[in-house]
Amino acid sequence: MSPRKSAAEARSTRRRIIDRGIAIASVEGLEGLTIGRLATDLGMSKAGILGHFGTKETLQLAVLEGASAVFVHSVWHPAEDAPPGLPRLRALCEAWIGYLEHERAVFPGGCLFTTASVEFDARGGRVRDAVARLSRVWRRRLAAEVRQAVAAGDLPAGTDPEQVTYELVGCYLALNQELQLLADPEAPARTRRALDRLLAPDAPVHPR
Amino acid sequence: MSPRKSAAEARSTRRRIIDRGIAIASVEGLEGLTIGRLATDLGMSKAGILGHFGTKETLQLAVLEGASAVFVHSVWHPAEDAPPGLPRLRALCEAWIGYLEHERAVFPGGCLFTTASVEFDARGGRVRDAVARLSRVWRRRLAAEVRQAVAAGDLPAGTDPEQVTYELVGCYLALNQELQLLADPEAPARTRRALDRLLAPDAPVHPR
DNA sequence: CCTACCGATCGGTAGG
DNA sequence: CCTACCGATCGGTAGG
Repeated sequence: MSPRKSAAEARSTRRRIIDRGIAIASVEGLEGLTIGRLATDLGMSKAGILGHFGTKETLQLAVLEGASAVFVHSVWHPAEDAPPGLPRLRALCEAWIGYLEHERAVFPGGCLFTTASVEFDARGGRVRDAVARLSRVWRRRLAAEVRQAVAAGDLPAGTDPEQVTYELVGCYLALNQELQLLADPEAPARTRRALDRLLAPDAPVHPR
Repeated sequence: MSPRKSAAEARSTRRRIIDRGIAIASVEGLEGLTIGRLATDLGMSKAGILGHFGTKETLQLAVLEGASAVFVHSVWHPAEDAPPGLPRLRALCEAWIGYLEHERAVFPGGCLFTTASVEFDARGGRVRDAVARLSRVWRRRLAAEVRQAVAAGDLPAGTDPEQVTYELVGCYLALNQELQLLADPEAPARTRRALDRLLAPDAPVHPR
């Protein structure tokens, strides 16, 4: 029999499950993430996995939360020290490119939020709600940075922050697709050119 | 026992399977499309479904081909009579918005190509290859239209057609996400504003 | 954290 | 096009 572990050991096991779950879900999706696959990969029993989460849905939410922490660490943190306004917005965007281009060890199948967004966008439930919420939080953060850049005079007055955010999100969805599906090495350069146009001091205002 | 059907009846059944398969796969993905679900929905046996395709992979490829026909009908055809160059490109883009916004009866879960792209981008196999091929065909078509618009003087000389195509694709990936995941009614208007900027006679050239 | 098990469903086949 | 079936796997539970 295997004895009950200490709280610290349990936390460490939980972390291992989540890290592995992120990698699997990045490739197979959050529905394609199965408890049996996790158990095999980690050399555990299915009941051992499930004991940490109770249900698959709770596991999916924990994996999503873990991926969110990775995103914050890879994209938000590196830009935190940049001056507010356009410099910080550009630092954020550059870190975002690196996240999609280089975080293959964590996300072998590409950005988990993109995968989960498409996977759950036509369903109900707590996972879908969590994906939508994370998406809105990130968009709000981007729009706030754009607003600061406008206030600082780094972007033209009259710029629509939601419009710029929408176009930024599109750029990165396209980048993810070109990297993952088409394996196009030109993709990051194209993203940077789009950013140069979108985040330029003389960018045309979007008329409403 | 149920007698063998005529070739015409078999074709009609095959069509029904594919149409239903497109609707299911749009919501559940091409992997989430199961033979049992199709059988229940259509009042057939699983063997009856499988008899038309042999394997699930062949069914997935047939569903993808059917969705491609819908896309061609909804987006390519309406623009075919527009004059080459910018007018046709804009007609294509407008039909593309309508396709994402209104084809809910055919694709209740949103664009099947977006779903399949993310679902298979980290796998191998014939389905992934087919998705990537369709994606490249559409990008080439868009780039060719941009090139014609430049040749006609409707877009600035020096415009990079692949760059514009990349940004167009991004716009529509973002539109699909805002419609499906975020249910944002402003999304089509935002897409049109992005197009106005991207496909304007005085759009800034993308430096390489 | 394990073993041992549950009913449901998966893709697919045999045979008609 | 059907019934009847196959082994594998799904999420989850009982009990320790």
